[in-house]
Amino acid sequence: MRTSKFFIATQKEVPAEAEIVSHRLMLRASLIRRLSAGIYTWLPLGLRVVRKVEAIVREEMNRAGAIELAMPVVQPGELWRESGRWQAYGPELLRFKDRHEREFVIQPTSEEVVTDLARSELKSYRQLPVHFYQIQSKFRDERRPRFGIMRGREFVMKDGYSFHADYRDLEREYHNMYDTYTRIFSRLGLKFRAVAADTGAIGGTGSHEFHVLAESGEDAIAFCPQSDYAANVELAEALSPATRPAAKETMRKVPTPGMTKCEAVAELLKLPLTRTVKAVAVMHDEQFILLLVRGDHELNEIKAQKVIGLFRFATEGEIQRHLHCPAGYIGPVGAKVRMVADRTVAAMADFVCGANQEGYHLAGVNWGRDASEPEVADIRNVVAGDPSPDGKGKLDIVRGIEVGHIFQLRTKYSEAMGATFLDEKGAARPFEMGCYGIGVTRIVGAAIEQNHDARGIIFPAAIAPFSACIVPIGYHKSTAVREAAERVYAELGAAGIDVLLEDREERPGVLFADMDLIGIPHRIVVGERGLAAGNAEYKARRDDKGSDVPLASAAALLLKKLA
RNA sequence: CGGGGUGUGGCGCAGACUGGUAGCGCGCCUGCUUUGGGAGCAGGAUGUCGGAGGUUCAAAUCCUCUCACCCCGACCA
Repeated sequence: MRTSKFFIATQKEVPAEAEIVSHRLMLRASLIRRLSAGIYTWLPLGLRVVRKVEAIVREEMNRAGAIELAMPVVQPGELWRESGRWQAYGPELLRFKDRHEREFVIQPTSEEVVTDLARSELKSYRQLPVHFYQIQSKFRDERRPRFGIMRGREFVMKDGYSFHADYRDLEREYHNMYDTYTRIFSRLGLKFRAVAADTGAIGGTGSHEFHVLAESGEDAIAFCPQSDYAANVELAEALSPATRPAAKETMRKVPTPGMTKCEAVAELLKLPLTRTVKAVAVMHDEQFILLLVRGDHELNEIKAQKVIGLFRFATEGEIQRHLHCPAGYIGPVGAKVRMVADRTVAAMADFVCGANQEGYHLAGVNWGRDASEPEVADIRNVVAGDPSPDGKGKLDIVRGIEVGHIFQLRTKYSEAMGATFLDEKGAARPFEMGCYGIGVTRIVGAAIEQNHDARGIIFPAAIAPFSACIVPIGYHKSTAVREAAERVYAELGAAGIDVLLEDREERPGVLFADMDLIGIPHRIVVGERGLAAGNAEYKARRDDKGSDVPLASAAALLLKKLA
């Protein structure tokens, strides 16, 4: 491809809307343009990257035995009512009516349609297992789209659905997909981590997320450097600490006017935050419950929900009614309500907590003696330094961008929608199902988030819009330069390399800056200076300096680099 | 959905408080010079100031309504 015949619309200045690096660079490098909130046009350069990601995903899915199909973007609301998700999904599901007033949705995912397909096409265990997948546009009406393509409303996803006669076979395919995803993200050239995940609202049992590691990631991942343990922080278990030390202090009341935060109280008493306990008041049905976590810890709502059931935070009025003081001063001492303490809290002695009296806290508090022994459970988020749940070291926490997710759906949809097959004995049984997603367009953003420098994007070779570029200095002035550049260009083209020839009539600085910004991994510069000695210059995008290579072997060198 | 903010040429912004009919940088066009890291000079084009209504002799500027977008939070996977 010649740049003069392609569409490159790079910008020096950054549109004000862009918050994170990848978004800024994608706009500046002319990969995307925003059309509406969370909705983007993929410009030719960006689309090439998307296509390369798709190609790798497709190749590996096919290799793993999955079969590609394409399901409609517009789907009848009826099917969604059948699965129960018409109600369950909420406003993220974009719904509309056609001219006959029939309800439709724009698919955020395709469990309903694929299950409908299975129940009409797959009749016998002899046809199983089957794994269908598609790569196409999805729409989720996010309340707040952000970070450009990373959390857009319209996006491209690879979604696959597998059907099995029994759970064993689903597990087999689940592991097959785990391996396939690992291979896909490795081939994409990304630093990533597979983590155990919560199954969330979609239901089912086993689930893993694949995260591209990046500072700007929206998710926190707990992992153990000493082992292969990794889990979403929402899921990682916080183990019980050693046994509770003996009480040394007597309980005393301290005035803490205006201090409603543990931080303030700890500072006043010159105690570390780890000696304080904070209480969170919640309501489960009409029951008032105190959840207790250490001052420096964070309540994990998902874990707490598993212990006490669905809950909401108590209102100021409810707290007054049950504990007769404002929220900033509540604590376990003398509270005649249900209390659930985090494991860490249960193992504390001589701690500080609210006195259930406005303007006062209690210090030197001990379980059993000053407050009744609480119910104990794991209800907090793990923090860096916590022991790894597998017992093999300490946890570390990194941030990640979720780019893949695999689920064991089991029979949630097949049962809801009556999708059954006949087994060996002629009995009708619901399909065991698995579901596997990869955020194709999000990968583009994640890759840039992980690979860039001050000059722009540094694309991993596997997904660069072009593998290499030739930048002639004086293409329009020097016949020798033009001929040399054209020769290398032809050689690489003949070898099937995606090569870009910079033949725009611009100053060299502009050409260099654009190729760097766009992130082409390899560059050959042909100029009269080097040509005099029969040389061209090779430079990798990541390198600071280039090196001379004989013009005659420039193409061969690139072929070797790209092999 | 709650809170905050912004809409001015293709992009980034100033002008608004104190009303007087719009300006800067980048980009774009023409010419000359320049040509190994986003050139210089000269000339030029481009604005229903998001939209509607109102106040006023006069509105980008003040008022009302409305639309779009951005940020924080909540929500969602």
